[in-house]
Amino acid sequence: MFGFNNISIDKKSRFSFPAKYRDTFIDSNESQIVITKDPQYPALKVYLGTEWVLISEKLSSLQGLDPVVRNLQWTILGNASVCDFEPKGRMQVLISSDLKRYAQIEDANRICLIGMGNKFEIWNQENWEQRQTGGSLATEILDIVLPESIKDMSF
Amino acid sequence: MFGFNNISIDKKSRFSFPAKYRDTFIDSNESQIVITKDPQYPALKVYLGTEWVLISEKLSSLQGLDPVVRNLQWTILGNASVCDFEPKGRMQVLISSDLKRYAQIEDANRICLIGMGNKFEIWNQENWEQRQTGGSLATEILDIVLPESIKDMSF
DNA sequence: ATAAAAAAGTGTTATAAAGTGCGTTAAAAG
DNA sequence: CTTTTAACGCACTTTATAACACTTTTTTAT
Repeated sequence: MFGFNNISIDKKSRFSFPAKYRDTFIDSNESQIVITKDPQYPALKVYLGTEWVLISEKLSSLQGLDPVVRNLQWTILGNASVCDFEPKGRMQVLISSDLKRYAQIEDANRICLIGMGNKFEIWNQENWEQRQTGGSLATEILDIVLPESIKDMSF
Repeated sequence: MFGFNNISIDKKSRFSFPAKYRDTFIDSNESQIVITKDPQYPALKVYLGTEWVLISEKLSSLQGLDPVVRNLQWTILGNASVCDFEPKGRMQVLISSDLKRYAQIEDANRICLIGMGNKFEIWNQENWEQRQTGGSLATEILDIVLPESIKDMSF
């Protein structure tokens, strides 16, 4: 679950995972994929079902009175879209129009799918290139002061 | 796993490791090779599977809300290409077109493979010569301020 | 409220491109 | 001279994607 992929997204807003990840998905018995918003960048996070259970349970159990935590809960939990998928099949996933708008891939017919180990990220091609070359993006939010409760979490 | 090698890269973007490394690979039971971007220079890092597990697990567990950490995660994890390979066979490895572009070896039919102990580096021939003679490269990035969490890591 | 139309979602197939495996030749090392 | 290694070429396999057909849901008009 590593690496860069420039893949197509069809007219009906579906993409399919590159075949090289199939064995990993089969081995960990995945039957769901969860897509949600990235809290800092105009990008999407893609979690495997098994990983999502861990993250969502941890995050939803945190004290929501802290505004930073509350914001993360809204962004990550409140925008999550759960998708059935079969690792043995075509591994296709639909992206909702909401999430497409957030990641600025509404009109794109190609997206960047970035494997980050335990999760993927989906980026608009231009945004990704700009980030890779050190540029910053208008919508990014970097100056978050983290409360103790989430300092040990990685999203 | 030391030393300089000038080797060929075929039309399908494959290179093979020089035979002198075979016994080392067999001894440590390698079955995978990981190639990714060098975070500072227009070059590629080549890790043995066993070494990659250590590095990637450490790096992906770090807090991604820190922008410097996130950038390193993107560069190293997000561009990693995992390759199955058999130390007893031809020891061939494919380089993706993205990584070739990054290392400026898109049109090259020879590359430099440098053994650095626990990893290799892949360089464009001209860039390597320029570095060896003390020259600097347009695309190199040297002024990274590291957060505490990664000061003890070596990539 | 019902029917028709449109849109959204799901699934299948065909084809070009990318990736893989292996035999042969050429070059280098012992 | 023999053996090993590196490089090249070819054939086969797998993968990605666009195009098409069908189903379900939503919207619109009567």
